[in-house]
Amino acid sequence: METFQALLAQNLTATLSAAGLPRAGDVTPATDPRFGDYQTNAALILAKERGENPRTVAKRVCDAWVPYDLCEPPAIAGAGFINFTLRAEAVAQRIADLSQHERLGVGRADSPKKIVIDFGSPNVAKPMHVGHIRSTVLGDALARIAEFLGHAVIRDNHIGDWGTQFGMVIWGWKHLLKREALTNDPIAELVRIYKETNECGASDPAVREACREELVKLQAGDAENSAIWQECVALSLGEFARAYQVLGIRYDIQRGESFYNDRLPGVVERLVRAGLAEESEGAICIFFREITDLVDKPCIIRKRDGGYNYATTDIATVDYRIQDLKRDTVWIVTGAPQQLHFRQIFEIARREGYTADFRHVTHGSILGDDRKLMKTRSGENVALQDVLNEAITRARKIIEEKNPELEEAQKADVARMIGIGAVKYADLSQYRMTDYVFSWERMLSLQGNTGPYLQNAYVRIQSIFRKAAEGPASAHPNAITLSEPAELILAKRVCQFAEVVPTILNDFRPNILANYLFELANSFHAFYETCPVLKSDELARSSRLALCALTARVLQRGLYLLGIEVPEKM
RNA sequence: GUGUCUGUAGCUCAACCGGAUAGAGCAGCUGACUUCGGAUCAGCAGGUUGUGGGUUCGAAUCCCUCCAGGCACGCCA
Repeated sequence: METFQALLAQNLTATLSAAGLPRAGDVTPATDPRFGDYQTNAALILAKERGENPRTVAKRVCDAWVPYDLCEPPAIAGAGFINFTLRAEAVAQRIADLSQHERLGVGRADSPKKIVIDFGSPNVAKPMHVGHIRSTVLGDALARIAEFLGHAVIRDNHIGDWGTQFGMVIWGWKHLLKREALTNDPIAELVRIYKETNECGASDPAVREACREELVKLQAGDAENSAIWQECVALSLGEFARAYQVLGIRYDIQRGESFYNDRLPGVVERLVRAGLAEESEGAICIFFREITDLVDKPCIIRKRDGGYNYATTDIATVDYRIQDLKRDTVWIVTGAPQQLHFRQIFEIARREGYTADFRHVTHGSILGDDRKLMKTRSGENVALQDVLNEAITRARKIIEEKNPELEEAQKADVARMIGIGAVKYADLSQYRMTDYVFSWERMLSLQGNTGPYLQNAYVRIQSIFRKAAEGPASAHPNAITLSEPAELILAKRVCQFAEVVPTILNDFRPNILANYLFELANSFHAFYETCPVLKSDELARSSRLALCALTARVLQRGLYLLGIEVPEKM
């Protein structure tokens, strides 16, 4: 099923050809309802190329326009824009078609990619905190959207399960660990022993030395230390899984940094042999001498002491993803601070001959009221678990207030959908690169561009169907009539879903979808005000029921693509 | 210092990789309820898009200067 936009673009191309003009411009949604539904700047571009008057060219195009039943005859406006207005009958027919269409008109990608998406990446022996929300929620949404568009997606959690901090964790484990505390709250206990070890080390060089020795033993494969490390990993994975359960996040694989350990020597050896890496000040480095702004920013792949670092691991990760996972596309979703690092990694991959499409999908930070990185009053990271719990608690309180008669059994579930949905929507509705200020009041507000507002639009539709004798499926989609302005606007909005979804991945911007869904919900509410459904005569009633059913499906599917659930009641 | 990202209404943010008179939401003001769930809708008001140049039919968007802020920049990840 082609979108209106695509059909108009095809007709435009045919028209230009008929008018003896080359292909130019494109068809985009109108910037303002006054200008109809779609517009093209083709005449402006052609006029510029040929040194002619834009409006004259526009007239030539409009005169050659092959009329068909999709839209009214095109109109010339402004400097030389050509505007298209859809005919209500065409929209009605499309609504009928979409009612039967499982994918709501969304096409599949022409050339499906094999993508690995790296997102989330929490660290072992540390609690997940607010900072993990963006990567996790954004990565998950991108995965859902890519899958829906027909790409083959592997979701990989690149867990930080290896590194120098384990020297301290192991020393602390051996000297400070309280088993009971570990059972009650594993991560809290791991954090405690890490911190206390750190303090011991600050005042006692012997402790620092002991920690180094523990690390060396771990790296050498010492049985006891490996067992401790493994237990730490297992405990952390359990905690992560609990958070992912609440968040509705799933991974296909979780390849921590340690997974690549035994590949690191080979990586360095290979790069040196290929002449890509060289020794410098005792370390093995890769230089970027021909890249102006990287000349003084080499990438170290083996430290002077012989140890490997995260760059080495990430190069090994590239190998694994391309060669073992057979991916042709790699998306890494992390914060902006790592841009330089991944620029280097991708450049190295290119030099090694990899042709895959590597993308570093960066994002901004979550700020507190003071516009600085969100922290607790004591200056610590805000635990993710606390945020999620509070979101659910606050949602619950609102439900008690607004809808106390909701069945007790449903309240917990609905509170989770609303609370978590609010947190996710607040994140995804904004451009990923900009920092944003975290605010419970705003995200959980029932008005405005929020998760709960969108969920409410869905709930209201479901409520209509509960009142109607017939279910959503029994609406008669063949008799769609769009006579009221509000229902025509809503119908056109519904049709745009298929145009919006594919554009999200152009620049990894789920906020485009979020904004669309907000407008859809808004259009629905306006329709709801002026267009009675159940009280209308039979013709309008069945038509409007079909439109409601379709709107609900788009809302549900759209929110699903953002990782947000919809309740039936709230 | 080098690089990078950001700067848009009082506040929080959009603007579909050059389009028409820069849009929403909060907050403020004015209206609409014995409702299909008002958890809503209709409207008013709010702007020199940080500054100054440039490119062209046309710039929040592209280029340059400067200002302010965040982040990164050889042995942490």
